[in-house]
Amino acid sequence: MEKHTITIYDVAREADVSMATVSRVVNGNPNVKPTTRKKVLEVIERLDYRPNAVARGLASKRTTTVGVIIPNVTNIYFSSLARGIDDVATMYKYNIILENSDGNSRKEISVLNTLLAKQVDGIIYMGNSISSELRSQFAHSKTPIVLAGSIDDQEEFGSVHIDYAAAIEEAVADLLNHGNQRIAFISGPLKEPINGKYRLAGYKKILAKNGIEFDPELIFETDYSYHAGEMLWPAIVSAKATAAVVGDDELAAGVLNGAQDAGVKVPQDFEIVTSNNSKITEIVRPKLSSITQPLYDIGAVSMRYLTKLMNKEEIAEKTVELPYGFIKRSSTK
Amino acid sequence: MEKHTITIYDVAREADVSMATVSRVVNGNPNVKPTTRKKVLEVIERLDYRPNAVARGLASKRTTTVGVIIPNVTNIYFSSLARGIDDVATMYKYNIILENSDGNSRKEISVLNTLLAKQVDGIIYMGNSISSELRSQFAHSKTPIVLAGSIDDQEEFGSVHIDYAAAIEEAVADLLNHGNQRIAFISGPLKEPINGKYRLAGYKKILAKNGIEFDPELIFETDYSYHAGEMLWPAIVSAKATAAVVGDDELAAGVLNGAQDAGVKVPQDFEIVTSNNSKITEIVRPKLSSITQPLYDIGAVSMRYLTKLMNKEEIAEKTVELPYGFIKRSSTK
DNA sequence: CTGAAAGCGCTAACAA
DNA sequence: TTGTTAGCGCTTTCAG
Repeated sequence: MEKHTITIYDVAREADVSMATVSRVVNGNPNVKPTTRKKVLEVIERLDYRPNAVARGLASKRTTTVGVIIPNVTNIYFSSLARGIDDVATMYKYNIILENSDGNSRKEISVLNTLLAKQVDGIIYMGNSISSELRSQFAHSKTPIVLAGSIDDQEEFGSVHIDYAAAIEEAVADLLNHGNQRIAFISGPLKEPINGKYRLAGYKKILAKNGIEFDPELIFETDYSYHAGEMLWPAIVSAKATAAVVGDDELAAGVLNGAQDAGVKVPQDFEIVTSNNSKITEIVRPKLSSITQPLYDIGAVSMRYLTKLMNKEEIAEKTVELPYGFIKRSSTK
Repeated sequence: MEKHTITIYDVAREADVSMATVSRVVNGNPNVKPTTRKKVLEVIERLDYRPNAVARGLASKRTTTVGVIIPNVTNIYFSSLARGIDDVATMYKYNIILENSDGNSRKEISVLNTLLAKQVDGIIYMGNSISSELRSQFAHSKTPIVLAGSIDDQEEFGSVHIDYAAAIEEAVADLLNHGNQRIAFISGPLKEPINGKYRLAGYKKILAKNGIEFDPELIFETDYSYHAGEMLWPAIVSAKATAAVVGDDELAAGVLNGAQDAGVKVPQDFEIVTSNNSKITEIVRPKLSSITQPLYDIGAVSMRYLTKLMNKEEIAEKTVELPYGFIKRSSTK
């Protein structure tokens, strides 16, 4: 005797009701007489019946799963967002399909297609630049999508993030107050709007406001790794910078250690402020002063936003901007 | 005119073949005449048809998705494993549903149930202790499961990890060689077999081998956070330890900084060796000497293992042990 | 409050 | 090599 999967049909038969009724109690539909409900529940318990989510998804056209496109789970900035996303997803009974893209637009597109094939109810995208092909694929699909901790310079999609330009302005202002005249701007690829457009704009603006001429020599474009930062020190020295704003914490840790390993005293001889206030800022010595962003909350709010989209609720603003802050630690005077 | 989702049926009609034939070409079944295949492919292209994975899953009883239970994506140890898992999953055309459990057994069970409801083809579990209820749920389900970077002292499930006991032995031996007589053993909860059983056994064994009496005062049981390590310093001092082996990198970074912030010189006055060789070991100063584990590979091999289980292939050994190593950096003499 | 019945979009025998 | 035909397990009108 082969033990087969027990289905809604088995429950219906045993409880002597129709499949429809079983479906109703499973879905918490109030239109069921309490006694009937009780009877059905008992049978469900006795048979250890578990609804098949796949069948449910096919019949209802809702899978209660959302796709998450992340550059790299291993990066603390993104994994912090992801945790916020997952927690509120769980809260709203959604599950997350996680896909690493390495920020590579070809992968992003392929990943998007498998997500769509799996009929996800919504998508959360993390990444720093949306290629035009990806943009058009997003636009074509009926699936709602929101950007988490990422920014779309064309403001085509819902998105939650902080005001990157203003945050950098504030950080640089602090450095300026300490008398620094040559402040390095160190970030990931400038072709990513978050760096090349918003952060850089903030940097230029505060410089201008203080009557300091912008010097392209002080702009350092690299990748997001610790190692890249570590290697950068000689170049920073040649540029005669006395301080730096850095767009990523791992990168900043690299710069910090590169400087210190070369014998310079931070913050006495060189000041550093970073952007994401992730754990790393407290693990290095001296601890890094940083712009603060509510990473977990950005993830959480993005997911909440997405649930509204999936429910076709009206959203007032396309972009939600969360507050940022600044925490002074020991890498600045 | 409402534009409806285009299905296999539409393709069949347009290409003037049966659904079965379309299904065959979509699935790469060789039993299709080349000309027919070409014709179908053209229609698929023209109609921009995309197979519905949910329907496919229901009909074939295979969802090509696997569930991943992870304590916390934000922890670099686990996210490194996760990255390995996801990469080989992608390679084998599987997708990953990620669920954070916080190592909490109630959450693990609830998460397992939703994974099973979603009909995942397999499960990868990360976590340091399998509660008996979870164990029985695993055992009851027909879904294959493998443990990644985690160990089951009852060896009931497939699992891939390193030899934790031997690795700790080697690390402690090094400390012993430097003349340390009182070496602290610092780890997460001892009720987790990885700590209380394997690592601790290695520690005791090498001590015994060197004729040093085991002193319970040198055992520090805490949680995995950086902060916990930082707070531990006073206690370590009272225990008169001159060195420590630590079971987690963040924890070790905490111990390191706690010591240094108290003015002690590492490694001159105190030596530290840690266990996971994650990025953090190179970010702190001095850099941490560490046991090395192929984290990414552990994840990758686990997933590969799972694919075999899902294909019902025979596996020679239930446990696959990957090689560990030891890298001397600057936190030891 | 409950049931009957028609699918959801696809796969998988089984025939032809 | 191709088509026919049952389902997969559930939701959802529509009646009653």
